[in-house]
Amino acid sequence: MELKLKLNFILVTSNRRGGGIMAQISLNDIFSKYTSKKPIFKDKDTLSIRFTPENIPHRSEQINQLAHILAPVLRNEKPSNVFIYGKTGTGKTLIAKKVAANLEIVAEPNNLKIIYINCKMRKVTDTEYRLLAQLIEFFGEKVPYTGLPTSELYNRFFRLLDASRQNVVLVLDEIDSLVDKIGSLFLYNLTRINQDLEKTKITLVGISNNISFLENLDSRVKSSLSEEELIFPPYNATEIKDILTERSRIAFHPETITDAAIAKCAALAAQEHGDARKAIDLLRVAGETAERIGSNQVREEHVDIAQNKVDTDRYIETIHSQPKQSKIVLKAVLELYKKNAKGIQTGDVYDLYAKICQKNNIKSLTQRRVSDLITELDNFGIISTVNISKGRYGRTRKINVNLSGTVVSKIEEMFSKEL
DNA sequence: GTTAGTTCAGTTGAAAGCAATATTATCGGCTAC
DNA sequence: AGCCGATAATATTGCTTTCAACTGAACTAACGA
Repeated sequence: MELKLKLNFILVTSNRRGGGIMAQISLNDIFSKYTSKKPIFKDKDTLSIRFTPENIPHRSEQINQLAHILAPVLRNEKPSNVFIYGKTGTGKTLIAKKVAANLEIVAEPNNLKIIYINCKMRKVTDTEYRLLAQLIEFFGEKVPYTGLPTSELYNRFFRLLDASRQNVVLVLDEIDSLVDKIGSLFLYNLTRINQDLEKTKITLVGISNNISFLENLDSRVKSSLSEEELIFPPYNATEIKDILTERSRIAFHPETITDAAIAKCAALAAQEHGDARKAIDLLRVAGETAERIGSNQVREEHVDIAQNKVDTDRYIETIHSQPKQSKIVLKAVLELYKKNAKGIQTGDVYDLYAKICQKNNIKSLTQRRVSDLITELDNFGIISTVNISKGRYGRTRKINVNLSGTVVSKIEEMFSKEL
């Protein structure tokens, strides 16, 4: 990315007079640095989220359980529906996919159909209609993007299901967001399909990282969805270390990464509810950092830098994707924070916010809305708030900023460009 | 010193308004009989 | 007649505003010993 940007810059400047020679030098510089150094990464793709490793350490129990639960499809019987729960980065998706893939290999052809849908994908599963359209497409039939009543889609879907005479395993990843968007009625209908269909059986595998999701579900859906439950506990530091060691063997050239660096990644990720995905991410960024600095080995200090960068990037990204109004609110908060670090109150924030809006000719929101925006910022972890009552002097929220100095200045930089 | 009542400065929940999108229904034109 | 795309009509969404009830400790005033 950085390289690309720099290249663009060079191309532009070298079109101008005089810029040519300098550009040539720096270009050569970059390339020679790239080729003369021994590379650190052997296969960087293995550190991406999409990569499915052969070997998944510390999850054999879950794999076995899931395999046992789903195995009856091979004998043409209907397995129980499964509900898989576990925090992010505990391998739920990975294992569901893996087991499904193996199942498909073993099963007689045309006897089993596994459908994997990630419900978080916007535009794909926003509404009941789209989801059904997706499902129907999996059976190879096209439906118009619009124009048909939803009930018609149900009919078509049923017909296709019945006609296919297959065992269908439907994996719904991030199922909680599905229910958020289109309600649990859909799931209810799905679980009831089996009673109406003769030749086809459908099995649901729901994956969620939100445990309270099951609790506030319609009880009928709840009981049928969670005939079997699978819990993925978070990894501890040692387990993450194993995972990273295993992965680094295929991702890095030998000797280019120190044990200490791996241990550090593992420790940092373990602190945050044992998120293996984060650990792997950290490893990748640490590798990139080392590469960029020109080191031929990934060391602890690179992990530190990476951790910092990952954190910063995450904040910057969330803030960047916020709507304008929310950014202005944050700007107001930060300005007050610079003046006096403690005791920022909503009232002050709102006043300053209104002022900023006026200055930039932006329509300001009501206090009510701003209050909600502050709550949102709180939820993102960008700021933290405490409700306090100041007796005779009313009630407010005390706001604290959770960002480090570097992040704050980066944000300010961003704001100065945008606002 | 205690107790009961006020008050302030927002918080919070529900409902309604509004504009932007997405969906559905309708219509006129075109083609093939 | 039947199909198609365009367009009007309608519904849904996401974001806000409006309204109004609620909050909880500092402050006050009255109470009682």
